[in-house]
Amino acid sequence: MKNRPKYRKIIEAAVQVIAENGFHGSQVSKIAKAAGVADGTIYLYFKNKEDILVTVFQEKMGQFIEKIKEETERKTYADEKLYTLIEMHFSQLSNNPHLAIVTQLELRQSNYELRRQINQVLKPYLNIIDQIVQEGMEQKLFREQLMIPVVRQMIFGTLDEIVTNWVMKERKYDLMEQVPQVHQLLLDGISGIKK
Amino acid sequence: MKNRPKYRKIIEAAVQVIAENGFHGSQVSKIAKAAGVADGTIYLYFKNKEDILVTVFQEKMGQFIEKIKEETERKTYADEKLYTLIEMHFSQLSNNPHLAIVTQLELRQSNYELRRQINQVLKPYLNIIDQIVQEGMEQKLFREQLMIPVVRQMIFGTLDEIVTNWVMKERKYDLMEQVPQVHQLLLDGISGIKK
Amino acid sequence: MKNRPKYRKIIEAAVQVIAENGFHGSQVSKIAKAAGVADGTIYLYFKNKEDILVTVFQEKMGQFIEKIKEETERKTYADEKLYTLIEMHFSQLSNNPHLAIVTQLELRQSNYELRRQINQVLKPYLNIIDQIVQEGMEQKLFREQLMIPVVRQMIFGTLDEIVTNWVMKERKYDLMEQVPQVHQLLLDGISGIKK
Amino acid sequence: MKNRPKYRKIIEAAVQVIAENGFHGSQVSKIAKAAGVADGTIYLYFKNKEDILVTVFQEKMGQFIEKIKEETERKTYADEKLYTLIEMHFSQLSNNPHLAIVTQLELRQSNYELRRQINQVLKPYLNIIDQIVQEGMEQKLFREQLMIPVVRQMIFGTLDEIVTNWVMKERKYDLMEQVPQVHQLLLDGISGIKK
DNA sequence: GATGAATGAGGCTTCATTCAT
DNA sequence: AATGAATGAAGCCTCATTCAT
Repeated sequence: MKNRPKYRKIIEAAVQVIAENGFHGSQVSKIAKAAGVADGTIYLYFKNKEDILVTVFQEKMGQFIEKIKEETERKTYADEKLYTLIEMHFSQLSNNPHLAIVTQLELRQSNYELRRQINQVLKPYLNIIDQIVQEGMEQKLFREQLMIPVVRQMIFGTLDEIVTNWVMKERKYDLMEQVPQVHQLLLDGISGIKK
Repeated sequence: MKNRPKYRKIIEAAVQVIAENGFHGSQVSKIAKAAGVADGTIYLYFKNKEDILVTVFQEKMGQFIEKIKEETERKTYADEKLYTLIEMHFSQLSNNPHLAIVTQLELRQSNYELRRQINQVLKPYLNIIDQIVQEGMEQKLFREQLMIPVVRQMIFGTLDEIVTNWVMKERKYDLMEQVPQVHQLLLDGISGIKK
Repeated sequence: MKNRPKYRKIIEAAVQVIAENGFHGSQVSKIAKAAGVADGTIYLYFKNKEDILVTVFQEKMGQFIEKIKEETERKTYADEKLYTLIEMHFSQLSNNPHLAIVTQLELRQSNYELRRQINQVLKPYLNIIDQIVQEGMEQKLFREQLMIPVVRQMIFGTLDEIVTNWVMKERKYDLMEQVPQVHQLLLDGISGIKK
Repeated sequence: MKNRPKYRKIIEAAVQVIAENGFHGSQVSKIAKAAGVADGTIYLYFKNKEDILVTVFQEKMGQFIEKIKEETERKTYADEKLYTLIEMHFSQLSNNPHLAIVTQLELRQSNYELRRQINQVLKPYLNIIDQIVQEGMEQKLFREQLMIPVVRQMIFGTLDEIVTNWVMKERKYDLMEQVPQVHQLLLDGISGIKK
C-alpha cells in the first residue's frame, strides 16, 4: 500500500499543493489533479481529507525525525547531540521550503482533533530531546536537577519559534547561521553572572 | 464605538464561543446568539468574520500586553523583569482559560493574511522582551554579546510552547508552578559547566 | 407634502444615486445619505423603496411629458408636432444625463409590478403621440387608414431604442443631430417606391 | 458539454423558471429543482447565476437569429426579406411565450455589464437588419440616402416595443395579425403626402 | 418631525464524499 | 483498480424596514 505509486504521488502532491495554496486552499480535487489521479482515487488510499494530512505529516515527519535520530546517535556527548539536533532541524526545513511552510504554518490551521494526531507524530521527536537531556545530566554536561519536560519545551519551543519566524519572513535570511548561537543560548542561557 | 455595549458583548461572546466551539465551529450566527444580538448587528461593528477575530485578538492581547508592561516597568533589574514577564504571561492565561484556548489554539487556524495581522498585534509584546534583554545587557546582568532577536525568539518560543502544551493537556496541571524553573532555565541554560 | 424640502431632496438624491450607482447599487441608506437625511426619514415621505422609484419616475416623467405637451401644442400641423416631440424627447434626455441613465437603463431593472406602474406614468406621453397621429390623419397630413396603436408603438419604440443606444454608447455622439433623420424616416418610411 | 443532457435540462428549466417567477424570483435552487439536478450540479456547467442567464440568452437568441437568417436569405428582394424578418421575429416569440417573457422583460432586469453581454448576442441580428437595408438600397427598393444605423434602430425599436407591449398585455391578442401593418408602416411611414 | 441603531430573513456558492461505470 | 460526474449541506453577508428616543 504505502509503496504503490499512486499513494506516493498523492502524498507528494499534497505537500506541494498545501505549500503553494495554503491549508484552506487545498481542495481534494486540487491534490488529485496535482497527483495526476481522479478525485475518487484519493479515497482508495485515504479514509478522508484529514487522513491525507495526517499521513503527509507522519511520512514527512517520520523521515525528518529518523534523520535527526540517526545523526544524533552518532555523537557521544549530549551537548554535541543537541548541536546536531538543532543543525538537522534547521537544515532539513531549510532545504525543503514546501515542507517548512506546511509544518510551520499550514498544518496548524487544522482543528483540535487533527492537531492531537499531529502531536502524536511529534512524540518520537520529543523523546529524542528528552533522551539527550537525560544523557546530558548523566554525563554531568547538563545540570542535574533539570526538569526534563520544561527543558524539552524550551528547546522545542525555541527551535519551532525560530523556524516559524523564518518562514513568516519568507525565508529571506539564512537559518543555518543561527545554529551556533541557538545552541549556546540553550546551553548557557542569557545570564552573565555564573555561579 | 469601542465602548458601545453591543460591541463589548460581541467581543466577549466571540472569545467564549471560539473557545468552546473552535475557530471553524464558530459561526457568526452562534456568536450573535451568544451576544444576544441579531446576526446583522455584528456587521454594524465588524467588517466581516475575520475582522471579529482580529479585533478580539487586538483587544485581549492589548490588555494582556499592557498589564505585562505595567508590571515589568515596576521592577528595576532585568532578571526581575523577566521573572515578572513570565509570571504575568502565565497567570493571565491561567486565569482566563477561554482566552488561553483562543490564543494558543484557535487563532492559529487562520490564513496567512490574518496571521500577519496577529503578528502585528504581538509586536509590542516582543518589544517588551527586547527592551528587557537590552537593559539586562546594560546592567551587566545578561551576557553582553547576546543577539537580541534570537534571545527574543527563545524566550517567546519557550513561553508559548509551554502554554500551548498546558492548554492541549486540558490545563490539568498548575502552570504557575513552572514560573521559577522556566525563569532559571532561560537565565542559566541547561549546561552544568560554567565558564 | 410634495413641496417639503426633504421630500424634494430625497427625489433629487434618488435620481443622482441611481444614475451613479445603478439600480441595484442604490440602497435606501445611500439615497438617505445623499439627501442628507436619516434612513428612517425616507419612510416618513415614502411608503417603501419601490415608492421612491415610482415617485422619481412620476415626478421626472411628469415634467418631461408636460414640456413636450406644451411645446407640441404650440404647433398647428401634426408633422410639426411630431418634429417637436422628437426634438423635445431627445433634448431633454440629452440635457439631463442622469435622468437618461435612470429612465433608459436603471429603472428597467425592476420587477414586473414596478414596471406596470412605470407604464402607467408613461400613458399621458403615449396619449400625446396618439393625439398627434389622430390630428395628422384629420389634417390629411398622415395616411387615413393608420392603426393608431401600431403607429404609436413604432414612434415610441424608435425613439426609445435610439436613446437607449445613445446611453449605452456612453453618450459619445450628439443625439440632436438625428432629429431630422428620425422625423423623416417616421414620416416617409424606408421605401423608395412611392405610390 | 453543450450537449450533455443535464446542461440542456438546466437551460430549459432556467427559461421556464425565469418566465414564471421573474428574474429576481428565480433562485438557483429553484432552477436546479426544476431541472431535476442538485444545486451544486448547476456549478459544473455554469460559472455563476449570471452565467446561466447569459447562456440562456445566447442559446435561445442564437437559434432565434439563425432561423430569421435562414428564412430571410431565401427571399430575393429586401422588402420581402423585411417582411420575413418581422414575421419570424413575431412568430417565434408568439410560439414561445416563456422565451418572450424572458427576452422582453426579465433579461432587462440585469445590471449594466450583463446587458452589454446581451447586446453582444444581439449583434448578429442587428447585422441582418443592416444587410437587408443595404440590399434594399442597392435594389432601389429603399431610398438611397438612408442612414443605416438610424433605420436599424427604427426597425428593431419598433419590433421590440410591439412585442414588449404584447407581453405586458399578457399576450391577449394575436401578434401575427400586426405583421402586414408593421411592414407597411416601416416601408411607407405615416405620411400621406408622397413626393 | 427626525433619527439611526437594530433587526433577521434569504440566497449564492463551495467542496468533501459517493457510486455507477 | 480507477474514474469523475453528481450530490447537497452549510454559512457569510446584505439591506429594506422598524421603533425607541
